[in-house]
Amino acid sequence: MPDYNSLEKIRLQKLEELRTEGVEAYPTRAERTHTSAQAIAEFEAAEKDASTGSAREVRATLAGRIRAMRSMGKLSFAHIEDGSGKIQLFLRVNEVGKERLAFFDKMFDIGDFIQATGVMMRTKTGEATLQVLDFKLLAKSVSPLPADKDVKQDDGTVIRYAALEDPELRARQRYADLAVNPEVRDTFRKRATIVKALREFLDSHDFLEVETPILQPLYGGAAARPFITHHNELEQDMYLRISFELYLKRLLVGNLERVYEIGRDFRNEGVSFKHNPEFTQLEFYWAYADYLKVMELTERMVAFVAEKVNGTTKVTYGKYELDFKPPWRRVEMRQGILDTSGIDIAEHKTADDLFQAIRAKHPNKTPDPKVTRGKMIDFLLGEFLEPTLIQPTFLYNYPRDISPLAKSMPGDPLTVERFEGYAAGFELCNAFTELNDPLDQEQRFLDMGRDYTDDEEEKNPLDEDYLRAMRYGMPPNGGFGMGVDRLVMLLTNKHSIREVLLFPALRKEEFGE
RNA sequence: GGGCGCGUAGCUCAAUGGCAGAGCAGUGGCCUUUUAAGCCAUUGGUUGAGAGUUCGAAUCUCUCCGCGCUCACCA
Repeated sequence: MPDYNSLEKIRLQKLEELRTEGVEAYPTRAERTHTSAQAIAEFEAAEKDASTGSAREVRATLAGRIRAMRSMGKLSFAHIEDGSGKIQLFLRVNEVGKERLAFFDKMFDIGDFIQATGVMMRTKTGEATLQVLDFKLLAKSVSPLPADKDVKQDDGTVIRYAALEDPELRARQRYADLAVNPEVRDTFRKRATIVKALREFLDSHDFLEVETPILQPLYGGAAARPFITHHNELEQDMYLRISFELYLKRLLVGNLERVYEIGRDFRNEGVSFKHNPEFTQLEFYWAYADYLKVMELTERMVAFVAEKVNGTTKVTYGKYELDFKPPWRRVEMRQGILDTSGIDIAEHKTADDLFQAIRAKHPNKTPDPKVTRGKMIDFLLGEFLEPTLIQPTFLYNYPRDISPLAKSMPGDPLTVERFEGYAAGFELCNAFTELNDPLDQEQRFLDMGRDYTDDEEEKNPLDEDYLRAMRYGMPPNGGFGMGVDRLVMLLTNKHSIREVLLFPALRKEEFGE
């Protein structure tokens, strides 16, 4: 039994009264004929016709949740909200009678779902309103929605309304957040539009959407700690995937030339404004393309999606005005790091060399001296270059030792053909000309294992089956991965990944007895 | 995991060692065009949980729980 608060107890009492009066509080069916938006549109069309002589009554049965009630003795106003928006209801004793009006005022609460049948009219203040002839309860709300208006007098002036704001409550009880904050519903509608637009774009470029295993016997394709689970019948541990990469590239071996997947990845890592343990990833692999072609496709794809969701490639993100219109700025990593940190990584070909250079130039900002050269470059990138990448930018040509699945630049064994897309200072996507040489790949896996022997958590298992697939022959190809949640953040001006996830990860809630 | 901060009524917030409060919501009443309705009256609290200090704790201390920001981690 939950502990009901005083407000809930009152509503439970109302439920009891309804039952004794024979009123069904949770009827099985509704008889809606119009959404609120349809009723208003039809009414406005009728008004236009009326001005040319032909008057016509707009009768509708609406259904929705009560969001506001104003009772004034012999008449009452209310606003209900449905999927299309809000609409005002107007009840008078003249139409519904004294008893029914009293019933409405007494038994109905904000949050209840109701149905109302009536005729559209315009009030004195000009609002299109349903004049109610009949109504019924569709679902009684026992718990008051956690929101209210807050009217504060500040030396005579009215300042503020408050909606549900507590970030914990909003995330934990997203249903309530959605119910009271229309702009939150809007964000998730936009998210759906974005995902649909990504599919539309890739489908129209002859990419085949596929689904690969989430439960995997080995994990790979990224450097992250996995979630481990266990299959009882097979008597073996399984991993939730940390990327789709190795499975999608197996499909290229199978002569599928263009494949993509949109789905969930799971990484057992820290949580931050841009990290959630499960997140939505888009990856595609494109035979006979290289990272330059992928770059072009990427900027076109993101611009397409931005147009679909916002009607423009421009977007406001916090204090920035971003424009995703192609072509995006391109910054070669060596040059970018040189420009922002004053260090030329090409002149320091070993980790030790590079460390000395960083320490000489920036004694207050030095990486861990034990890490690889690639990780030091990554450090320089994060420390100096990344914060400058505000407008959409492709940063390209990465150190080989942090890119075990990417192909080296011809003539430069330390660098691979890889790029990352940045906007607003954070990473949006990651792509490269994929390594398709099975012998090189095997060596890279072994190198990686050696580099990280003292860090077991980062040491990916060697995927023999992947190497076997590659030995059959994999066409040269370009691959791409993007955090869809981050794209949604950018296109909806949200500054935390939690705001674009319906149910972000939270610690388990303890319920009392 | 580290650092900083927060947790008071259904919601938004006051009260900083001395009677736990306000607005809105709720409840009762008045009100036939309101929309932040208005007017009168009124209910509502394990101050996140537990322990300690004190004559006295929402306030100070400790432990725990939850959340936020941040750092670390994160191809």
